[in-house]
Amino acid sequence: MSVEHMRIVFMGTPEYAAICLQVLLEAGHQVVGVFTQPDRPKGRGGKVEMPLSKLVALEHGIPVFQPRRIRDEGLEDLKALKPDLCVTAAYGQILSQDILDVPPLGTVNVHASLLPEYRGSSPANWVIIKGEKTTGVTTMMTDAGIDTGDILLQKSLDILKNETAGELTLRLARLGAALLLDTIERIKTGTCPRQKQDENKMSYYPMLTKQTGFINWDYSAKEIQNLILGVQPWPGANTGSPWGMIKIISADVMPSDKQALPGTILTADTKQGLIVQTGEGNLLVKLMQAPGGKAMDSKDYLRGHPYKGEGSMKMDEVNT
RNA sequence: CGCGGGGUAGAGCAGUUCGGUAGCUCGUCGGGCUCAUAACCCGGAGGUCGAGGGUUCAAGUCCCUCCCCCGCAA
Repeated sequence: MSVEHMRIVFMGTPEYAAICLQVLLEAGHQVVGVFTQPDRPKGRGGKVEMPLSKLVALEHGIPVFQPRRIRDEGLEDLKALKPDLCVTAAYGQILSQDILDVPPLGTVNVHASLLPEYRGSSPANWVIIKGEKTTGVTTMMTDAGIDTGDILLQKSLDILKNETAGELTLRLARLGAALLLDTIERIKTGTCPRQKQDENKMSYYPMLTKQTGFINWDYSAKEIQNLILGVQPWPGANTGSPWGMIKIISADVMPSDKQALPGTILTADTKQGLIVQTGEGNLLVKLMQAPGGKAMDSKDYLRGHPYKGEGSMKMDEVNT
């Protein structure tokens, strides 16, 4: 079976997936169909936007399928495409066994972590939140569980200092795409290693929510900094403050000379910026953003919003 | 037509309710004080108030249209 003759169906949704799809196409693989999430209203004004993977597919004239639930409405379409192999990358839907049974060569998933650690839908965010130094990508045979299938190939990647989850995701996508090509090549020649996951070493992390980004000032300054980097670009690290709900985009860890209650505002002036006591160490807020405003240096923000008196970042917390 | 905030000097903001000399905190430039300074004092430059049109003796402010930025919700 040559590359040209292998019929591949791709399933993926956001940029991470679109990069994999793009690389697959540039390598000359025959992608006969793309499954992606339905177009949904996005942004203000409720304008509908198409997933990036759909955009790439349309540019190459590939048929696009957008079932709400592929396991309810997608089986016949998938069968009709007669795929030899399915490839998934951040599709956002769980595949049922009858879907997995369609392609004779199976379904390969490109997961953005070193499995069995960091199973789940947002691994690039969680490795940063957890302060890991290294992560990577894994290609695996998809089975009915969530990221539980047999591992094919892996490649590791060092996490850069001050790297955000968004930046890391892009690097992992490019690395994963290359690994995917390698994996497909080896499947074709029957030389692909295949190994069960060690369940004793597995870890699972849930999908991010708005709540994930709320800063708990009892944590250490380092942990909070990791959170800030790990929840970008979405949902962003938010906290209450004397000025209302604000988003913190970047911050530095500072040693603390004196202990105050976590969340206490130690300094808020236009010379040093905003410095907050945490559970361990202080956090110097660099870039921040108030509702309706643009991201700006905390020193700039304080120029127009002078701070008076005692205060804590635990004020005005949203109670939902 | 999902809800909402915003665009005023290089930066961040006030002023708009109720039209009447363009303000504040910084920065910047010059001078002073100081062993010295991110401190303090004095002085200066820098603005078609997002764009266009309308009302008016007079518009940052009121009316209409448009452009751009952002938060929420999805």
